[in-house]
Amino acid sequence: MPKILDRDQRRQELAEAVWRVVRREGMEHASVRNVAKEADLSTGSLRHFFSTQSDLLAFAMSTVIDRVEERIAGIELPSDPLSAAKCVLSELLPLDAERAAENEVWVAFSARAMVDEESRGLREDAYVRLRAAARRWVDQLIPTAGGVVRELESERLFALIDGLALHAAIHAEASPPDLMRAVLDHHLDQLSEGAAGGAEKDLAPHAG
Amino acid sequence: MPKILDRDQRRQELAEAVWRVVRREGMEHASVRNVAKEADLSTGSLRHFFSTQSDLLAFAMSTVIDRVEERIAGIELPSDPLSAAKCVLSELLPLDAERAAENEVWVAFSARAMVDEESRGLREDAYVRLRAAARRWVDQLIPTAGGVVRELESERLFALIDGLALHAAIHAEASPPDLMRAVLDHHLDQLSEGAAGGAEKDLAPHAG
DNA sequence: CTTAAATTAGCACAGGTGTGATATAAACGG
DNA sequence: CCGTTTATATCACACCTGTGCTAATTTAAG
Repeated sequence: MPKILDRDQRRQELAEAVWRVVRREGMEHASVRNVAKEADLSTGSLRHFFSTQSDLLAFAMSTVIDRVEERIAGIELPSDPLSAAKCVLSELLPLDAERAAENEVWVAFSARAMVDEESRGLREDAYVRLRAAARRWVDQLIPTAGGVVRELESERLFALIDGLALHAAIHAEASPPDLMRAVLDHHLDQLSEGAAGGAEKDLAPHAG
Repeated sequence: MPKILDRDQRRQELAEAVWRVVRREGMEHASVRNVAKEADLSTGSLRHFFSTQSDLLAFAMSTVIDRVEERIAGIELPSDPLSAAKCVLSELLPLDAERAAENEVWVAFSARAMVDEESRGLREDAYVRLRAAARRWVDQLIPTAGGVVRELESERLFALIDGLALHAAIHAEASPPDLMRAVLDHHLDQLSEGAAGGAEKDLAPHAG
């Protein structure tokens, strides 16, 4: 019984070792040997838990997705959609040290996914889910708007969030948490404000 | 006299070889040997033009910046600021094959810059310039707004553009040029629309 | 205790890496 | 024509890489 739990726990520890190496020395130093050394293990031993490097890194990558999802799932939503959207979506921004670490690691993995087949699937999946989430919040915030507008706005929201997160990972000093949060809040405010007067711009001919 | 021109031309050719390798096989295969082979040269010969790999890649990276800047410099601006902004800023989006290639290569280099000291300086520089450009266009479009608002809006515009470009590089099928352009245009429209009624939102205490 | 499974460690192979050193061919200036 | 700089090519060194294979050690079960 504790066998597979031990194994899973070991795999989790290895994933954390990957995180540490990635954050300290960058993704390209996350070699099998380096990660093994970080976890005080031999390479052969590591290979008993992850038979290939891609497996190891893909698992470590999936870890960051899990963490973000768990964190978001644990939030109790405010009743009004605008506050709820701010609450949830700001969870995707690196506003504190923990989220900054996740973000750093995610960006590093995301870069690797340009090249590694196994990571690419995970990244694609995450992006599809993020895009869908953006779409849902837009639908909540401007339900009366036309479909084209909602499509446009969800793409805009999605790109904005990823752009903010990317900038924070690249140039943390230039992207203070206050500013990022203010930008996101402002965007969502404007989005929901425009719901009343902005609908006629696309489809609805008469109403507000 | 044609000596240094030949040398520069050769370096340019090498940079193009780097581009091809990066686009075809990814950044991590842009080794000295691979690039040399791509350019039909020996590694020793390549090292006569670039004494180190970082030099080579940094030069290739600076090439994409140069190209974008030249392209933008060649645009004749419409007279009204809104059209001009759309014109110039859409030049940063991968709307056609040429710009998509530049964008791909830029994202790849940008990822490498996480790890390579020599590339990092270039990336930082490019980002500072882009941020400044975003700021200038925001100042043009909403000159009457408060400084805090303009700061916020330029950060928002900057993040939006980078987010769109990143998504296009990652998931080209999900980011058709029409949509990206529509998002950017919509954003700029809304930005300049809000100039009249949006000013009081920041500084004036009574209104709204 | 015994037996089998799980875990750890160590070694080796084949290949790719950046880069240094050296030698040959070409181009150019005197 | 000669010499000097430039371009190109070749070879080698030291290192790091993923991964396969094998032996030793620990752990758990019967």
